[in-house]
Amino acid sequence: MQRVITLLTRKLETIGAVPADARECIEELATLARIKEFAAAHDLVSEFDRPDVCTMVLSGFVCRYKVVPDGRRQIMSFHIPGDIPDLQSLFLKTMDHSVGTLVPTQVALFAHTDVLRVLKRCPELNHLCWRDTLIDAAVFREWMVGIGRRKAYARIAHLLCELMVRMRAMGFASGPEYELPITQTDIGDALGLSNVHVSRTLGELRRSKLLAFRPGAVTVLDWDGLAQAGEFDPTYLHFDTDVAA
Amino acid sequence: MQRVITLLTRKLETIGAVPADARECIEELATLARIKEFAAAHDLVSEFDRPDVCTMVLSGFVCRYKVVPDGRRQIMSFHIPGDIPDLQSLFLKTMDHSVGTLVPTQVALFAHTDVLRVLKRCPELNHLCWRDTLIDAAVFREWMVGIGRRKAYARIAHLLCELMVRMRAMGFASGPEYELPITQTDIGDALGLSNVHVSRTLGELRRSKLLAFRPGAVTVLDWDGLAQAGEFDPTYLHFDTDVAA
DNA sequence: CGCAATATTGACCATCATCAATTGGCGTGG
DNA sequence: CCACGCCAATTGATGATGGTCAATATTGCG
Repeated sequence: MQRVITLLTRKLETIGAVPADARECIEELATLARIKEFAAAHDLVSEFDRPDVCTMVLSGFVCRYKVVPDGRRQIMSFHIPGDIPDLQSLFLKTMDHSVGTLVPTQVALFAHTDVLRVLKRCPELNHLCWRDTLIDAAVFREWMVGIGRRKAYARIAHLLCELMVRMRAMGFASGPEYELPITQTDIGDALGLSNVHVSRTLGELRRSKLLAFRPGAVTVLDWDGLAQAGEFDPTYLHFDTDVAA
Repeated sequence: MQRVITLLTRKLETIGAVPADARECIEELATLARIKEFAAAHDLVSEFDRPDVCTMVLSGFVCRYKVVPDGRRQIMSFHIPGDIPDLQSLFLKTMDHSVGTLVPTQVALFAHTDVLRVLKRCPELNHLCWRDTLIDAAVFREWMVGIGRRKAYARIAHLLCELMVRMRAMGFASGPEYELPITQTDIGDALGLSNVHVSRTLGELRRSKLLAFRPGAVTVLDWDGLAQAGEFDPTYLHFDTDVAA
């Protein structure tokens, strides 16, 4: 319960200023939340579902994905604790993709009815949540650029930069290392690459002394070099908190 | 003026039910709109700008795009009359991409202050606009799947299906033909392909008797075949108008 | 009529996928 | 405590998809 409040508050603070009355609303929502556990490689929500709850990650690691007819998977985003990957289900009733765990994961569930009621009462919270979905969209766009126009080396560097920044923003990393409990196949599925090519390219990044990669965690050895290799500019994450007037 | 009201209303109707009091708000906004003309290949807004207006396309054809350091361009979405490609600038002050014309284009400009005031007064309109940005994001996700995991033939088929459905939803096409005033280079920039490969692949699609393509317009000769080739499932466009309770 | 932009076609090449075999890490159970 | 088995990672060999370069054809348009 306390963890739900803490995480939700911290997450919203990365999105914009959180006024006092919004904090009350957050506490109310947290009180009404239901906690649930999922094993690794299980769906929180599946394509074509019509959920009546929103899901916040409490611990673990989650992704949104789609599977194409030939069986290959495209991961469209990764989500760390504090994220609400299906916030959109508030207004898009039918899921157009799945949300699945990559490791054992604990989540908090908020009923749509509760969320809508609270958002109505608190316009600032409404705007923060809207802004959250807009930042999501900005990340999708940035990934499109990577998949469409950058080569494997830059794509991987970019992804590892993004995750570093997001982990830091939420306070999950302070030094040069952060936890990344996903496989190279997952990375490939996110970047439109094969697991084999991810392995080779990570090897290159290692040999370039930009990072150390081991299953479970990444250590950034040369941030500037990595950011340059990945053409990484964090503008699209909109941590500037420059909310409109 | 009347055209602004008509287009905006029609657009919102493709997103969800438009109640009577929302219609009044739409008229108010339309009254306050400023009309502006752009030549082909000009930016409506550029990356890093901090616009204070939202832009609705009135006529012409527009895209969102980013340019990577080596000069190549990734188009992230196409926009037809009625679309508001920078609606997000209401809450994300700094543009993380550019919006540019592909042909001579007329737009309507709505001041952020006007929009925010109206959205505050009319929660239904607020939700419709939020839903619009969520559908945008859904389209980004679908494009990511295409670029990451589908081959050129399917990617192009998919794009032409999507544009067909969107043109029809807005009433810009009834028969099997619709206007598409863009070059093959533009298509390539949208799908992560070279103009050369787009040319070849369009040739294949033509030889498969799925469509006729000429500069300026597309004729779909075999909808089912094209949709199958593109693995096209319109769920992600959320025309179902199944707004949450 | 002629220019400029776009589309087409051919030849060659790069990136990355696929297939396959091997290695390494780690938990489980004897 | 060690052997087994499973999953992920690595490495090598080969091939496909699509990129790049370049020349030619076509179209639109002043």
